[in-house]
Amino acid sequence: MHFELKHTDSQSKARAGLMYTDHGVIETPIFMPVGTAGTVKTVHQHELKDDIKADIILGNTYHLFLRPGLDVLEPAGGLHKFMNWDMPILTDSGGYQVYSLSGARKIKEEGVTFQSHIDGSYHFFSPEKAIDIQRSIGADIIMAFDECTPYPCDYNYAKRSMHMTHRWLKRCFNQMDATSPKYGHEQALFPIIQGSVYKDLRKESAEKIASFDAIGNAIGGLSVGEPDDELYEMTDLVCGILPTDKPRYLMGVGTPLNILECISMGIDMFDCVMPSRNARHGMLFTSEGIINIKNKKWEKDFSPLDPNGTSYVDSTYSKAYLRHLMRSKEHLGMQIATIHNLSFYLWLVKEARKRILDGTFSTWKAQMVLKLGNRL
RNA sequence: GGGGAGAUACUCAAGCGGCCAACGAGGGCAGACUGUAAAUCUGCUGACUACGUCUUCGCAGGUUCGAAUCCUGCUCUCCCCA
Repeated sequence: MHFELKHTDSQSKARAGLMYTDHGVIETPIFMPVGTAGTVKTVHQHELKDDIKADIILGNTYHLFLRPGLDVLEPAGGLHKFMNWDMPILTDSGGYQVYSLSGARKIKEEGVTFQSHIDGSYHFFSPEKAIDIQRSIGADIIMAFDECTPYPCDYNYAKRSMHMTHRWLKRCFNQMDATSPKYGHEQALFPIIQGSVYKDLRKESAEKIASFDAIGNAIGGLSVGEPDDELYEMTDLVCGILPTDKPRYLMGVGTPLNILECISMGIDMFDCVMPSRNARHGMLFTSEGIINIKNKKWEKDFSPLDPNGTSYVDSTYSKAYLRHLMRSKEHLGMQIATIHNLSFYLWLVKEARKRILDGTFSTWKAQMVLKLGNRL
């Protein structure tokens, strides 16, 4: 796998590139829908590909390990075949669960013991084990096992945690060297920068991560509740340190606004549950702003979901109809909303790429920022 | 015709002398959600000239310092026997 930087914007640090994987080429900047348990919730694989136009999706090591488990995924031929998705997949290592399941895990130097949220059983994840599991899942891009620290985070804790994540990273690369892909396609390991919201820690971590000369690099530990200013400050800081010829993945970000800002700082890859989860909860990101489709104001609004939308659902269904479906808890409502939101996110990053390439990114971005802040 | 049970806010349904503007659920209205323990969670939901006042528990009287709660009559609903 390799990355080709095609163009860098003249007025910002936004980049357009190409990422080559054994399951296809990804045009960057890109947004990657989250499909934790081997499915982007509520949508079919063909909808992901043909309607949403996703180029790559995420899976989660922790969730897939617990269920269906490797004794199913290995004979299935890996996650691609199991879920019948022949395009690129990236798996998170379980590092986010160290944060999100903080009440059900114990961290030690050797690794993390999780208590399953499904049946209460205990499972030990070491950096080596996280690599082994991701070898069995078979994603094209796999992530280093890290600790995603919470916000706010005490400086000394953030520092110790970051150093442990660095030591874990070395072990992850060693395990990569000691093992090989199981399904005939290449797997790239991305290391993750930590350091909470502390500039000196972020600088140190970015330099450390860059020294591994990995195929791509990730920024973790952000979008965990910190103000946008800090998200941007940390992102900008590490982008100044990371190599320009490698893709940069900002993990877990974010709102459409966050994504535009971070593209302009030089981020190439994003993922976030927001468009899919919030869709299931009735929040729609549209070309004119954010709407809560469950609100009474849409009761008799028979206009298209998004008059400027690029997905077929935008012109096929009205706001009033989707409001009815969501209020009635009909599955189709969540499916339509998910297709809409993810299509919007994919449209946003693809349009950004187009604008970067034709030199109109900055003016376009300024216009979009105005619209995306709207609450309709 | 006889006997029994019951009528509580938009709906269902607790409450059976003061701690009741009235549990709970649904519904309604709004909000949250950022590498998914999330089809989830939170708040509000009698009226107001609101840290207080006013009108509510089928209807009309009564007992009591005080009633959704006790008594009497009426209206209606359901069940059983003829």
